[in-house]
Amino acid sequence: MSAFRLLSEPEAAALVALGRKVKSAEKGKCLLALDGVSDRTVLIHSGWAMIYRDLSDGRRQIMQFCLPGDLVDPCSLLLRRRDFSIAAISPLRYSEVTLDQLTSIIGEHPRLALPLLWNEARDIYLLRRHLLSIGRMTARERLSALLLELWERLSVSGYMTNGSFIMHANQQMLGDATGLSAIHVSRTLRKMEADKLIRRSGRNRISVDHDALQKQIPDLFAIKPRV
Amino acid sequence: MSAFRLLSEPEAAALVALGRKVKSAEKGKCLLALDGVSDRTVLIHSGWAMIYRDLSDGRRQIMQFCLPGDLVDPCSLLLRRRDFSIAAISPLRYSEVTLDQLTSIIGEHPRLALPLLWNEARDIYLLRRHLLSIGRMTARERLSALLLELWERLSVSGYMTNGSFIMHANQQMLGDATGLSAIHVSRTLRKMEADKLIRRSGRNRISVDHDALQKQIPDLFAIKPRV
DNA sequence: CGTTGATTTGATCAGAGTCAATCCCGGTGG
DNA sequence: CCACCGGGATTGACTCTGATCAAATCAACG
Repeated sequence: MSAFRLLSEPEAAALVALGRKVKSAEKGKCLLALDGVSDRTVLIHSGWAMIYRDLSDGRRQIMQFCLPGDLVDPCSLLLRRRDFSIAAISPLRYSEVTLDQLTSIIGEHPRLALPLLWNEARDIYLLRRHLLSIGRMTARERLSALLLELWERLSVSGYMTNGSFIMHANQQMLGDATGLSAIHVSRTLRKMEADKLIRRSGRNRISVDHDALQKQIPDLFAIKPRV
Repeated sequence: MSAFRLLSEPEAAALVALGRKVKSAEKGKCLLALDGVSDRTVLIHSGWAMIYRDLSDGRRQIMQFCLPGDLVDPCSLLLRRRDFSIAAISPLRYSEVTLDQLTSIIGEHPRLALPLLWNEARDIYLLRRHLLSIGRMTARERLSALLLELWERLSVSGYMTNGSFIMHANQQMLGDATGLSAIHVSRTLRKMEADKLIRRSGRNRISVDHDALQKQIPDLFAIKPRV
């Protein structure tokens, strides 16, 4: 949505129209289930959701957290079946976006393809970064990377109030996202707090020391759009 | 490319033209380095390449293997910097595709956006599957999943000769792809061979028992395009 | 207060990593 | 034809990160 400036009046209006029919969901509700026909995706208005995949033996992998403004992987609509589920992890306002809506919008306003593609590029970038994190990093590095990612994404959309934000994921979810057990997440966060990398207050407000976290991780750098 | 049938004569010709200027590379050569300006990507003609990311302390994560016919993540051209490197892991024939080429092709033949997007959707699907594998699976499951993926991708493009294919990745690379150490890869493959899940012959020919491997993994299913 | 769910802590265990030595095989040169 | 090389693969011994299990706190809430 950072490309909003570059759009004409009717183009912007068309994008906004995608979010006309607002639905809401309780924390924990599944918005779109695995295996359904892949004919619609989700645009997040407020609250957090997650894209995840359950295995039959109870293991779960969270692929990404969906934050306000995110339009979940529209390209996946080109596949027959959905290979992931989406569930709310906080009270949520969202709208459903169908493949038909997207194709007709792009038919009328071809330039709108650009922000959509940029959205897609960013998703892939985040997925690759996530892969690096899970595949080759230690517990502390993984959690640092995740907190940094959330920090970066939330701050561009104005959800950070002086260095802190509300963490809607509990430790089980942080574990399922980073490939760790909830218990190990607890231990690691505790140590990170002792080392003054993060500070927690209230039930789920967390403030992170961005520079210190960055130093935990070799090489990580942030994304920038081309224009 | 499976959508080739649906394209008109000139459309197909335009796609083919992307691969006009063929380059070749020795095994091990880096085609595109991390951090370069992200203005071109790679179309693989023959041989294997890999998309990976190195950390300064020597750790490496392979994000995906690029097989013949693959056009590496065109969406990434919309970002300023490349966040990954591409290197040949076998003798390679390929061509470079620039953002300008892609935009002009789509300008002239808008319908070509569809196969490109489908390509993108498949990449993301594979990335998510990879994430699930690395995040929540055991060593044996991860290797099974990787071998199955290669099996599936190579067989649609005709690189499987009665159940076997040439594995261009060595065990170090298999480890870097699955988040394991090369040594543990060796041990695990050895056990899998003892259990008749795979069989190796020559230096790098491998034949896999697809159904047996599938049974190693809970829930994995394969992708299908919508049309 | 009692209940419920999340977090924390301790004790123990195991899967995978590390280090070092050896093996295997294909390629090379004599 | 054979000895020699060298990189990858294998094996063994040991270590360590993170998983598991169980119990104890803690916080929010009716």
